[in-house]
Amino acid sequence: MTETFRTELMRGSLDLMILSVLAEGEKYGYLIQQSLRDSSHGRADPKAGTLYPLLQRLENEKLIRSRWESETGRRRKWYSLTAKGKKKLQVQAEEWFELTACLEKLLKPVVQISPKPA
Amino acid sequence: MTETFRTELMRGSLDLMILSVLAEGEKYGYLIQQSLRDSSHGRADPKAGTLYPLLQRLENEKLIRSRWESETGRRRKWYSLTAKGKKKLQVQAEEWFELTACLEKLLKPVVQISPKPA
DNA sequence: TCCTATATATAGACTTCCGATACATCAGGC
DNA sequence: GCCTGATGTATCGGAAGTCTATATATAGGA
Repeated sequence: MTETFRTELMRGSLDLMILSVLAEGEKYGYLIQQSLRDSSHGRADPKAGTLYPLLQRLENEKLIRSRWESETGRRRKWYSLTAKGKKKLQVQAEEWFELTACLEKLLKPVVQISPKPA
Repeated sequence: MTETFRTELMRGSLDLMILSVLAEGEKYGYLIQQSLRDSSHGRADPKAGTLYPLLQRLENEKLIRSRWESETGRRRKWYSLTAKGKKKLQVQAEEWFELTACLEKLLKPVVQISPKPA
């Protein structure tokens, strides 16, 4: 809470990733983990010990809500975005694009030296 | 050291930013701070208490080297990339572009809903 | 003289993320 | 029936990053 918004963004894009994955529809924890891993081709792969506390935090912040799946023996907790979460996602996504653009400008000259043929 | 490379990347792009700023040429701490703030239009603005320990860490990892400016009364410690630092910057920059591309794909549908006229 | 900008540095607190561990269900092999 | 692995959620302890606050010192302007 003491942190500025932009610091969060630098710190980790994980919140943002979770929110954007949930924007696709209601998901439970294990499914979120898989979605993220798949869509990033394994690059983003938060562990269970990271994911579940994070989901609790997001729920405490009223950005997502949850419901337990009954009926089946499987214990599944389904998460979905709240209105506040959707709003947050939009704002944060826009900020992310801005910061990314800045870093891209910094990094372009770096990577362009690399693929140069001898 | 226990962390994977991609975790670092998610955690914060700060290392990457510092290295890329130093790729422009030798700089001292305060100057690095300003360069970064300026080039990101204030979005990335690491504090002194963040920056100096970070620089020490990068130097311990032999990614940058430093020399004290003598002659003047001003105490200035000039930092520059080592060969290892340049290599690291290139590799990490490429990874950054890959991860960014994935996140962009996730976020595109989110932000495109926003500017839509009613 | 006092205040601000410049310049580097450390200490303490807070947050994030991970690895390890625990527990429960279900499917398949033997 | 038993074992193993994938599924599914959760907590704990620790490592690491970043912040705020603080300290010190020089330079320049009001």
